[in-house]
Amino acid sequence: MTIDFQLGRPAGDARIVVAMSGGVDSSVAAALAAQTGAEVIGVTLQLYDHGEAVRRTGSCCAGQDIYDARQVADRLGIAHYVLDYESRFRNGVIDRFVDEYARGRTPVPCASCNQGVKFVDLVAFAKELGADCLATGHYVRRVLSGGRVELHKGADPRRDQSYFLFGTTREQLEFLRFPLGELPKDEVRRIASEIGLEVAAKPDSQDICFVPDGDYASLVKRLRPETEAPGDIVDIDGRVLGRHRGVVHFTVGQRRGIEVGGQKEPLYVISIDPESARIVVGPRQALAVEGMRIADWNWLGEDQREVSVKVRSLAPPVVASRDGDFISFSRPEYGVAPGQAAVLYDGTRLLGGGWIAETRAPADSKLNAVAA
RNA sequence: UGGGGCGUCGCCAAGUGGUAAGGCACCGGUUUUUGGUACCGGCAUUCGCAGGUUCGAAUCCUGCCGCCCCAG
Repeated sequence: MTIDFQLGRPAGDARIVVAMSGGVDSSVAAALAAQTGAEVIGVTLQLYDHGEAVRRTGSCCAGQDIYDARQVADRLGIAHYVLDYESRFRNGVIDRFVDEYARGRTPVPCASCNQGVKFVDLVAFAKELGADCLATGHYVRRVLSGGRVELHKGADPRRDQSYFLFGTTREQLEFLRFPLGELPKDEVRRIASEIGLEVAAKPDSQDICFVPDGDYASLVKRLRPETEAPGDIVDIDGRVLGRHRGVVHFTVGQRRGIEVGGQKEPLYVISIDPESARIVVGPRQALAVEGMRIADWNWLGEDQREVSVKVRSLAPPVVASRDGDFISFSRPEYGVAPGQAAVLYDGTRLLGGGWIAETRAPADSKLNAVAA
């Protein structure tokens, strides 16, 4: 297995920096880079408290993972640096994460991490090292087309991570390489075990990397105590159905955890008002959204009117049309939360994306909800 | 303390003699490098309590307790 890193000069003269999280994917990316014959430098970011995350599996960038990355680098015979990016990660990712919850929004920390720490700070560092490129283990493809660089979905549709990379700029993309983009996940694991990497069978990372055991609420509460102020749970007509233990426990589209029973059909969180600590709930029909306003765009492709758009990393994109900052779905979408990313595609090509600022319900949604 | 009605899982609720539906909530799991969704599974040996009738009762009878409504 040899991957073309498109280095623009003989591999023997080139230098590749690889972002190594300590997981299987970036380890294989490093191995593939090493196979080119170029000089490879592995870099691992220490991003957050390495005390409480040491034993955790399925995390990244702390404790055990840093150790794993070091083991892999040793095995591959490449240089390896660990960079302390904790304060940058705290400012760029964690603070923003908790602020968003305090505003009743639903953040995507993986996207802000890529957008900031990984692709700004790490790219800069790699350039300082005189590298020809920075390679990562993301499942996306970088495609050169007519002298222009494009970002495409990963070939393995179940692993595609382009949603989290919508904020990548053209300049960053010029410098980035994604050696796993054409590979299915099992192939990556196969390669890992073939070359004897200890991490070959390591579980995939999941959940939010800096939140131990998925309990992000306690982190948010610690940094933004106002998010645990109790408040009313009201229906779409304002009737009080119950009380809750803080807006931090809710996100738009959420069903479980509302703890209001005796209903004909399940209740979902329709909206969150952090000022009054009110959670508005309603039937699924009330969750319908016909469009959304996007802020802070990043564009890689050209402007297009008819697009497909992802409002979450899983689930296929949906057909929509764009008019300025407003995107209209061809059919109602459910569970679209402000704070999430909206990512536009033309086929497999990522055109651009931005953050969901607000959503708009169909004019008749309330009537439907009441009738239901 | 005259009349009427009702008490079945945390909530709503079906079942009026044949051996406790369903929904909501909750719990667990699956899926997943965000949250959420979705999907699968679990969840009343027991029907306000105590007796009685019956081969057999949540269902019939008696008493008690509790709640609601209408009267006064």
